[in-house]
Amino acid sequence: MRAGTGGRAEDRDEPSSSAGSGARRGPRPAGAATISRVAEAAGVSRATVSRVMNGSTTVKPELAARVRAAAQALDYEPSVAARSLALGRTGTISLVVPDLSNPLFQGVLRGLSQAAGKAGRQLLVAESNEDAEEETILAIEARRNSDGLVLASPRAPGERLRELSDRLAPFVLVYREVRGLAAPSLSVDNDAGINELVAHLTGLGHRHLAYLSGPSASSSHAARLAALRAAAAGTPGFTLTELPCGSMFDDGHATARPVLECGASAVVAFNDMVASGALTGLHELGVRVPGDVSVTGFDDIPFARYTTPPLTTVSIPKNELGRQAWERLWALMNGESGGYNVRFQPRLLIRDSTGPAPS
Amino acid sequence: MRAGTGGRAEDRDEPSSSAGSGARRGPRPAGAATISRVAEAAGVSRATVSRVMNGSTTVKPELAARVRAAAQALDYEPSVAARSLALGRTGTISLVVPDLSNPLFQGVLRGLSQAAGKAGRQLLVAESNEDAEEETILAIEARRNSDGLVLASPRAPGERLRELSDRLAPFVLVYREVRGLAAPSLSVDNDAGINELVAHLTGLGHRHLAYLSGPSASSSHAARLAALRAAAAGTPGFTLTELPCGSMFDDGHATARPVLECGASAVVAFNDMVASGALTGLHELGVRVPGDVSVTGFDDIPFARYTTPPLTTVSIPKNELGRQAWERLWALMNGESGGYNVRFQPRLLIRDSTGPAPS
DNA sequence: GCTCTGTTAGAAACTGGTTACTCACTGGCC
DNA sequence: GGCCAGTGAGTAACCAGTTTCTAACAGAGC
Repeated sequence: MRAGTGGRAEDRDEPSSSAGSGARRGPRPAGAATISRVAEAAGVSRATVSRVMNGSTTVKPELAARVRAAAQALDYEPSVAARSLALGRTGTISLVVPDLSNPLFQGVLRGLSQAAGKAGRQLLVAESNEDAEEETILAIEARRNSDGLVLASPRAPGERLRELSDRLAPFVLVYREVRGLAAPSLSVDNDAGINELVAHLTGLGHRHLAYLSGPSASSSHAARLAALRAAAAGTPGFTLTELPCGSMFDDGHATARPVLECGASAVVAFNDMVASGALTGLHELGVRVPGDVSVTGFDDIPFARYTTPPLTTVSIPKNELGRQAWERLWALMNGESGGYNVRFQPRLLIRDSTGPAPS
Repeated sequence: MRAGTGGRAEDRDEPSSSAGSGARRGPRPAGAATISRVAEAAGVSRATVSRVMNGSTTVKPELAARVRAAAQALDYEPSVAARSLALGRTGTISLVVPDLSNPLFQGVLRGLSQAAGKAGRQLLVAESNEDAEEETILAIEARRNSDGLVLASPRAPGERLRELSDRLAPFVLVYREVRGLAAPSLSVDNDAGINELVAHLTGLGHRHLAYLSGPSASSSHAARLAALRAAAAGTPGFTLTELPCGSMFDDGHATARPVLECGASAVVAFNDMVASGALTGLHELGVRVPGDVSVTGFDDIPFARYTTPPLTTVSIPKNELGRQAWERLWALMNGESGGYNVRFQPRLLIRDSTGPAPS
């Protein structure tokens, strides 16, 4: 019923009977037991059922047992919506990211999902498709459906985030720092990462670097580029060539030829995906890595270890960002301070895609 | 505070003032406007405000405007919880997967997220950590917090799923088919994929295949292995060696030596991650791919195009699965049938990791 | 001018829980 | 035996919306 990407679908046996389960008449899930029904069945008041279900100790064991039995018999499950309304909280937090296919955000998602899960919280996820406006709209929407928000918003203007700060609180920002924002942020020290990378490459004798630029709206790209320029300016006899590229495999792949043409002996790619693409592209052009050209990435995505050759890159603690985001958010939700902004120090991972500059 | 994976964290300036935003006294978000307050401000009843907010046409334009103005002035946003309770639905659906770091599930997540997002629905995500018991517990929990469920549950026994079917409905199953289950399932025709792969390899002259086994509890692994055995049994002079392996890069990497030792001329890996790992491992052992050994994967993860050499694999429409899961679920939520089970036909992608068998 | 009909908006019931307050009953102590 | 404290459970008020039912009112038709 629409142009499928891949397979022609092949029909099969119909799933048996009651899949739809009614759901037509009225909102309630048909026969679902309510607290009133359980109370009636156990011959107690709703209050008592509520107390038993929430483990209050002020109910006589015998009565509690009767209530539990009734609940069991009726397959009673408290309504999440009613509970949320009465308690004023949902038991859910949300995460908004620009792109779910980016390993960077997958890492945070994973770390956050596990930390929140351990605390018995549900996780709402929304993807903003790299759109600055959508980032904020989705953030508001997601926040309304939950008790707190973790926001990865590389595109939205800082001013806008400050405006929205009240409506989004409690929330924590990841992979970004915004001056004067009333929320803790967890970010990565791009400067330090770039500097380590540059030191490593100059140590190997490289004097001409090509930077494969990330998306111009990306705050990470901006930070990395600035650091590179500063490094270049501070090193006599050092050339930096900036090549427009992107953030995906294909972008890197397509930029292999410009790299070759610009004569750089080392490539600093915006991220690992671009670096991998470049690696493949260079390979196809018969360029040896690291013999002819060294290549570095950024982020240390899981695949970086398995490129050929394995990629020298800057590792950032993606899962840890997710975990810490949870802890910060949890603190905020309890009215505590959320703590200071944190900039994670990345770590240079030297693998086989970098080597001495050809003489 | 805890052993960080990567970076020593470096303190920075404290986020300004009101991050915590109170939240201490009582459940309600302090000053948040309610429908009553808006009604009062506009000098109308709550019913009228509700009607205006939901776009009912039975309100005089002039009154509607007054209500809208009041809502605007008070920054009114309807309480999601109250709305859920009154309407009997949450506007949210959920997805449960065994492993968020697996590209297979990331694909479904992405497709589902986009489709649900387009329909204005929120998406709840939970990860079961490959644990059969947790798969079902999380599924129930997630379902209770939403209006419908998409479940990827490769481990949970079919019997258990049938038992739970009532509590989980409406739901759709992905990457798996369970006989007699009252829910539509979207799966992949592993048989067909394996057969295409085998035909391709035998066409290239290969007669001895090594299968790098997936996790024994995985239903995909079971299906693929069965198909391979059937193919082997049906082809005279054909040898199939089954090597224990796993589902991750490292598993494949570690199995490179056994592959070499078993003398097979072609490797069929459980999935692309294993295949990539094997590729790297073989490369390290000085084995040429595809000169000495051909290697194939399964799934066509984004990275498969960028291994060296690019990986011959079986492509399955991961995002499409997510999109279709949404459509099926949507139908079910509207009391419609949800349709037939569907098995997607995978597509063989011949790239450079397979070649003629060495003579 | 009166009745009938249609439109608009309000009153009140309802969604399913939680919890502050109250009260009945029990037992200890004087 | 009466008073008091403590305990266990019920009553009823909330949480913030939606929706059915009803009533007021205006305009049309006779």
